[in-house]
Amino acid sequence: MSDQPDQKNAPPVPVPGDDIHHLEAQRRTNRQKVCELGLDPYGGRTDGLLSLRDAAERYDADADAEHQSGSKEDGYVDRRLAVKVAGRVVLHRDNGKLVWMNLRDQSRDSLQVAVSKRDATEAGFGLSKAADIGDILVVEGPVMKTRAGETTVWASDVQSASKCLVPPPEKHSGLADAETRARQRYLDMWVNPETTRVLALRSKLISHTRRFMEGRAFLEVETPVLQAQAGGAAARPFITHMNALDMQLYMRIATELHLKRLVVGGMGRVFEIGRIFRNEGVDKRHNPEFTSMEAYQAFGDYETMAELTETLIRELATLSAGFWRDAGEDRAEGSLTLPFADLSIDYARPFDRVTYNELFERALGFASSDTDRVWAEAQKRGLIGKYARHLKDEDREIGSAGASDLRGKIDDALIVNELFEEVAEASLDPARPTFVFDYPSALSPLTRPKRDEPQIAERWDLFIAGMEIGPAYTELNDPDIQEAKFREQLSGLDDEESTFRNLDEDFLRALKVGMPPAGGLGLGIDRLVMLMCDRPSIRDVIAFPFMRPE
RNA sequence: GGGGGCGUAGCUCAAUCGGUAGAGCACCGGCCUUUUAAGCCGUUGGUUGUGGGUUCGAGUCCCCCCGCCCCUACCA
Repeated sequence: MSDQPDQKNAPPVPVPGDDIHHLEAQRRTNRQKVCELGLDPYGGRTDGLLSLRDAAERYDADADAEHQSGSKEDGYVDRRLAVKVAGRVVLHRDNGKLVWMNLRDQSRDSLQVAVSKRDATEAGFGLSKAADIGDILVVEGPVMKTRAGETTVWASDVQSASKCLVPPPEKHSGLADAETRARQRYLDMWVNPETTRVLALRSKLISHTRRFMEGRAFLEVETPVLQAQAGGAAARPFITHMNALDMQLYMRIATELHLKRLVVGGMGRVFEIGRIFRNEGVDKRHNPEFTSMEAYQAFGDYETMAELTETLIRELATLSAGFWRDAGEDRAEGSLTLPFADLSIDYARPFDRVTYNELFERALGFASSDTDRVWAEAQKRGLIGKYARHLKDEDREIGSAGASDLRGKIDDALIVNELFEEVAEASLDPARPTFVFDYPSALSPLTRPKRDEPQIAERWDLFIAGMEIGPAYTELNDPDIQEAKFREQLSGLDDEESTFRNLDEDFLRALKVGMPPAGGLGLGIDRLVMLMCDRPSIRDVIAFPFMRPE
């Protein structure tokens, strides 16, 4: 819809119609006033702009003092530095022949500008009188300080760069409604500068991660999002359709199997930062599409990936502490302790390390190998029945029987893991980043077992603030073992799962070509950003999180 | 999937036992050349998320639906 007549220089006219809110109609009238001043409300290319932050730093106290001393004789030259800035109007105070405004841009929440009838152009002054909160203005003039000591651009000219037709949120309490903030992120960003900062830091964290990986000789690659079968993780995929071939396709649920193919092909170190899609529940820690980094390093193992991960996260924490300090919020307490919710998380100290079985025994008071006590404890906590709900249909009847009947039907390791997730994970200190090493092989069928302890898989999970940040593995590279474990896993699927989970024959063919031993890593980037920004909801660190249609 | 809460002016929020829908900010008009959420004076602004029901009377009580939040479950 355009309300702009074809004739050049013709001012835009208010769109007629009764459905326009009176506040918007008023702003359309104010836009008309801008046109009548001979100005284009929507501006154009503007060279020589300084950020508000840079402009404020151009303040010259001596020149300002000289100017304000009043002794302006014939040869007086204003030595104050003139700047040109642009920003969105966040406050507007009309004092009659002097208009005060505060502008906001990405570099600075607010910089004051003053437009006086005496010193500004006639059009610029008129524009300032007609300006609405939310308009984007270009202001040119010297940097000075007011009597109250506030750095101010004293305008010689003002231009309009864009007109805001939408009534703004309340200027003090702002925009609080979480739904509106997520749906109209552009509005949230204007009103709540913190939102823009979070998205800016997210960008810097991803960029730094990329440089970090490249510094370690990893190549960034891109693998398919649209796949005939979605493999590499146990998650429900989104289904889509390809018209040209009239076939069903899936959105990827992991990048793993393709990255490993590249390792087979000879790329020894690869990583991909990209979007993963999982057709599962949505809550404050899960968005249907999220960003992961997966990395594979030939001739490494899970220890290699632990060192890499810990170093990377420490660097990201350093970057974040510096970012918040620059933004005027010195969040880091001590050397590298960042807040998250009510926690203080110390990234400077070496991360804690504990093995799965150690943590189990510490939290439960008995060894995971003590199957009698494992079953008794699980039954006491009601975890058997909970587990039985996952059973295949033919086993479900057994599930309604007592726990004693189930023993022997369910792998002990699965019951151990129910206790582990319920009790042991919860016992971790959320303020201490912790690697949990050495999961039972029965839980990680696609991971390489320890040479001397085949019941233990070379896998760790990193937990910070109670969140799983990512797993890493020593990858299985024996194609026959891999195939056997794939088949074993597939045989345990229920009807629904088996509709979208198939044996990836091509991946097995790739392994037969020969993959070097390798360490593999998966990191949840969104959750890392949550930690670095102290945002407890994943929706706050994704610019456009999933929302039901309005 | 289950339980709980919320939805009122552009925004932030009130509205007693079911009894005339209000305030602040924003907006509009007037005054004002060093203001700081500027100030002073005067206005304007509502399909109380949608649809139905009970009642003399519903923002308030009941039911359906929509959306959001929290807890829980599921899921890596």
